[in-house]
Amino acid sequence: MRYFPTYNEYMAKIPHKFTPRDFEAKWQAFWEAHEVYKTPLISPNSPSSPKSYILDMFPYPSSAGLHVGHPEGYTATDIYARYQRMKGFLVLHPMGWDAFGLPAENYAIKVGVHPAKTTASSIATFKRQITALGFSYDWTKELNTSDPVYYRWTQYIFTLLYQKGLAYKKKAPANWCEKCQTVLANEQVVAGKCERCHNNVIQKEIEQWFFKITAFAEDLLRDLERLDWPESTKKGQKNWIGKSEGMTIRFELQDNKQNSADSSQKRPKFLEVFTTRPDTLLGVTFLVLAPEHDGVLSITQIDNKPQMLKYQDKARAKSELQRASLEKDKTGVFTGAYAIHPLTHQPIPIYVADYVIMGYGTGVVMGVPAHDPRDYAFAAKYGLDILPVCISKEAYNKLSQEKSGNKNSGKFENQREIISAKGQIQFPQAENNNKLENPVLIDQLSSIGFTLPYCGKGYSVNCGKYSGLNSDDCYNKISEDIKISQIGRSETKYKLRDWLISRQRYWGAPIPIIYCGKCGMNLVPESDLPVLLPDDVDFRPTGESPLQRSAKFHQVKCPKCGGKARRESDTMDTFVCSSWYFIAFAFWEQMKGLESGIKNLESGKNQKNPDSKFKIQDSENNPFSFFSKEISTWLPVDLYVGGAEHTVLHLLYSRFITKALFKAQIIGFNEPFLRLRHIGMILGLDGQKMSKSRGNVINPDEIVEKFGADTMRLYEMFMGPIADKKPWNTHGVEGCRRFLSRIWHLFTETDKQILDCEQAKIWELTQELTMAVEGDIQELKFNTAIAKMMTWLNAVTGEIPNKSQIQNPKTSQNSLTTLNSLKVFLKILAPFAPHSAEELNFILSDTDIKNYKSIHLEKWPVFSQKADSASLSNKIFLVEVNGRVIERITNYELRITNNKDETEKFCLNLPKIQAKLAGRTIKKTIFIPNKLINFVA
RNA sequence: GCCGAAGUGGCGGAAUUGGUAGACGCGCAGGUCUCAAAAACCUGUCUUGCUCAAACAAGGUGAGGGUUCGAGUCCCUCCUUCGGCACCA
Repeated sequence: MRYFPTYNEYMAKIPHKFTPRDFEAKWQAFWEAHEVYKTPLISPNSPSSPKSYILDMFPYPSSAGLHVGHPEGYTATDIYARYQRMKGFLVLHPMGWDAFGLPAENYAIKVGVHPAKTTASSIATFKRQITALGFSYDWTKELNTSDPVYYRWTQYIFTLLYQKGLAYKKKAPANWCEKCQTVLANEQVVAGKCERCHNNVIQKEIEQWFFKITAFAEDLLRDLERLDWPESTKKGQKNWIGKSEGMTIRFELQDNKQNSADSSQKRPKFLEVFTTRPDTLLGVTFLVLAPEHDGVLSITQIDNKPQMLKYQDKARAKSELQRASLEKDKTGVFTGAYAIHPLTHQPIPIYVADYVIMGYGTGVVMGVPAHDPRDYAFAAKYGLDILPVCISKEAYNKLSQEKSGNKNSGKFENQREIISAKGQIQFPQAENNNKLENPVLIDQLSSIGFTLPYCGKGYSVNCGKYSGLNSDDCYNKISEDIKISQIGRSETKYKLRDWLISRQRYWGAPIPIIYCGKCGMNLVPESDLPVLLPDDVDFRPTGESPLQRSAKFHQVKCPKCGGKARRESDTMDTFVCSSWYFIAFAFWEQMKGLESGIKNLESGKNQKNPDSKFKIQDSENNPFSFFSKEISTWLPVDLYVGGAEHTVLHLLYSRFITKALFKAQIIGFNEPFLRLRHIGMILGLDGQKMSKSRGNVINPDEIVEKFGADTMRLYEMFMGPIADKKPWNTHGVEGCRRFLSRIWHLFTETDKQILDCEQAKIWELTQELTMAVEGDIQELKFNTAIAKMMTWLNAVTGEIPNKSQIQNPKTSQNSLTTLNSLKVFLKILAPFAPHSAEELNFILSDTDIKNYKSIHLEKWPVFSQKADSASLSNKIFLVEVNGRVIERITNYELRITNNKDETEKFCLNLPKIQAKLAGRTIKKTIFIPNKLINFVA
């Protein structure tokens, strides 16, 4: 026979003080033992239960351990996940590790320990710290991107993209250090020098792997519309994709006989430019090629060759960052060659300048100095002609007036005019004439205060038959003419460039490719995946890809002919690993069960699991199809929370991989994250970004140790809106601890007689609180939700009577007892402070721990009667005169707030209102039922 | 330079989306308890004026203008701070 202590006996045992450390670990163990947060299995007979996939951006497990910034997002999703479970949703809320990457490798190089080891210990630390905060993750889903069981499928995705023509290899410039003989990431280039040896970093063309994300540019742009994401993030993605619509226009080269600097190469007959402003075509006075343009040398005239070669070398030596940072200082070299303007047929000089980038458009730009600041700066520096062909509406009107005033010669439009910076150039824009009449000159423009360059739209001038048109009409007219004469076409360009995924590094997923002298480049057969990272590698950087130094890894047989072959030695960008992990969570515990680990994989043969239909040798069978039911059940992610620093790359890459898998009909959804919210950074006490060097880092372990996990959680949520950045304040933490402590005392020190007593007011407050908190949780406004709970506590504390004050204690069975109110409150508190709510609920439940049911498995409170009518009685009705509040009355006093006439009568009788209105006549009365009445006098 | 977010007490921040500005917390001040302190609890706390005080009145959300019966909230101009992109033709 078990002994069950009575409620009062329990009360006697409760520690008088609130000491969360006494019970937090206990409940964490309880939750784990009872699988309280286990992801529900999807059952075919309950298809109506709605699912909710709530995901954090998984962390990179650094050796520094958890940072106070991490728990901010994790607490937010945890509250939301717990709330969703209480609302009856099937919830998937997993956690994993973004374990590959450069920092681990660099750290490993520094301390001489293998990155697998350092990563494993970092993960252990992270997991311990995360667990201490009592998050409701289902740890059976835990995944690690550096686990072969995981990266096998990263490699599978590579294979798939390769087969679909979305992965390809090409030469691309990379930061290269000659002395270290290695490729450097942008972060490793400090002021143009290698951070290790301080040698100059140059741009070197290297064969690298790319994913063809540009194939999805339009989809990636269009589908943003239907996502519930912060507008700023959407905008960031839009800008990154950088769609612009314009025209590609052909400029014939002037025939220069055999003067080409490089006669070995065929000289192009024409150059194509891309422009978004074809309406300024007549303002073109030169062309500019990017230094890397492959036509540069064949176009350059012999006399200009030495200078050109020097310039190309110089451009190559500049990193992209440097090139950008040089900003406005334009440099360039004349090729000596000329192109023919497609409309005027006049020769225009061709230059090479590094302000033109090869990677965008055609690598050739039409120079319109009057209407582009860069072209203007370039023209000014090299003395090129500047021809205004578009002026603002105001300038146009002014000139019109001047003309008609001076010459009395009618309208400004239909003129055929020309202008030159120096008054020398003559463009035959007039069809039958070499000269135009009445050119609009720069002097004229400056006299009316119109300055160049002018980039806006307006009206065309000096444009022959196009003069006088507004910019849009001019665009259309020129566009039409160009298309008819077949010298150009409409085109859409994107800034987005293909995703470079090659890394000449060790700590990443190997790219599953084999090169054979006979058969060329081949995929590793799917049955041979994963291509395991060798552990006999000296991963320290010495020049080549580290994997090349592992003979075991490097030398293989060709999968086709069986001859000698070598493996691809580059690894994949870690962003590849993190761009599908949200899918893996859907089936990960099953996956881990099926693939019984690294040992089998390393033996070279993948062991079949006899109990499963899932055979990883089978190329038709991959987890995406084998677990398609799990994937289609859980995905896409319903709420995704993480830092704003991933605004562009991670989110865009994940969207791309999702779309690629969707297009390959491997998954049934084409957007991974339906709702996205960011978390703001937590700053140090000094309001600065936390960093070791500043010494202002707050360690979450210390906070948990000192105040308990629930206080930590509450404080991080109470600081402010999750998206804002906000400074840490230790006094604020104490305030949250005090709040929990006050709850503790309310629950443990209130007499049982009082608890059993009916308290309608407390019940009403609790009912209002429930609805208010629920609304806030849905919008992730946890700061105000907590504030409302504090307000509730203040009010309830005031409502609890002393024992002596109770005249006739009604120990009713009515639901309106204080005890019931408190129990409801605990459910509201539970998502925020899960340990304290659990402990207090346990105490109130008056049961043995063996029979105890966790509060986190309870349903969110619902009320039989609505609180509306009750709360209305407390609502304040405003009486205003001329929009100023004069009197506040409760609806209870007024009773009739939805009737205008009666309310008006009542309010006009109020003494204060009469005083205000004395001697005035009411012009107007504004009445809003249940809110206010305003007398305008 | 372009794009984005934001400016509210001594501080972090609220404000039903056009309707009581400053909720809630911190800090500070006063008090209760105590030999004392800490803790805990209670009270007060935008500014100014008149006041012992209460009450009352006026002003007040970066600056200036506008719309409105009514603006922290909407519109225009400007200033400041932070974040992202950066020669994208």
